[in-house]
Amino acid sequence: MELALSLGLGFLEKSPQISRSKDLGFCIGLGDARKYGDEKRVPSDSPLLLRFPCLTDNHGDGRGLDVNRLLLAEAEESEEGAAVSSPNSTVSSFQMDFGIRTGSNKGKRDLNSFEAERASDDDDELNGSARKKLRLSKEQSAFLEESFKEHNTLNPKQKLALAKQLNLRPRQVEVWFQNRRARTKLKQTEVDREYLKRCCETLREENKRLQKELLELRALKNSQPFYMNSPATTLTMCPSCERVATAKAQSPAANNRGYPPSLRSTDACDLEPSPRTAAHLIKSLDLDDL
DNA sequence: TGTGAAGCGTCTATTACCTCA
DNA sequence: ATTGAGGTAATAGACGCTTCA
Repeated sequence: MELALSLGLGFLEKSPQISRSKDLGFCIGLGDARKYGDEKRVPSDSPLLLRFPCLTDNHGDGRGLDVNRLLLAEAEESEEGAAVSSPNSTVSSFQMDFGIRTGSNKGKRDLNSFEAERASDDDDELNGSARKKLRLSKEQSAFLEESFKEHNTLNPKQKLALAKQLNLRPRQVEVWFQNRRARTKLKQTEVDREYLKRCCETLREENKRLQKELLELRALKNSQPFYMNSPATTLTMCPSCERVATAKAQSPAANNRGYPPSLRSTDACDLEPSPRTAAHLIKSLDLDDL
């Protein structure tokens, strides 16, 4: 179950100093890996795991950001104390009394009427085309949430057990999980969007900074035609990434701070930049090509 | 061994219903 | 009492995978 999301960060390919394996670990576990040929079979209890090391506090320790937890936390918050058992499996020792809320009778409908309707549903598919919408009770939803936390897909056995336990039709359980996965994915998409937005802003800033730097270098070149004889102006260059900075500009290491952790050059720009003279630098650069 | 049909599960888009402000 | 928005249960269709003849 994986949704591969690849970012078109081609420049990273060309930057050997930026580790792409760990620091840039931008992977989202979502969807059906079987469709992508990654795995033959994915365990049904594999959680939806979203890893954005660069967004975590611990900078890529692999713990990542689990959208399930976010969603579940939200759900738990909103449920506020709804009695939820925490099943280790979908089969627990008791069967909850889950009434169905419908219309203004929420929570008041007795089980017998529901059973009757359920039987009727099974018989004639809701007596034609009228589709009734049965709102699941808080308890049922909470229980399903708990179950979803354990495994976001169900095998037939689990589905049946859950249905029996919640007094729902297996089809309802199936649909609930379907919709729940869809909601998770939607939420995931929002998270992705925010992340990419931030990346975009960072890159825009970086681009702006580089443009400015370029202008400064050009100005420097024009204003000092006899640079060979001029006193040394301190420019710095990162020995690894060869990013140039004037005395006014930030050091590469400082510039690095604007990046999300995953985009930071971890090993290169932390090195002390070696000062070079303007003459040496400008000589080695063909500014007209920039 | 290759192939096509059937069955099943999942995803995605959409609809329809319900609740609430 | 009405209404519009938002949430969500349910449906339909497409697709991929597995099994089997």
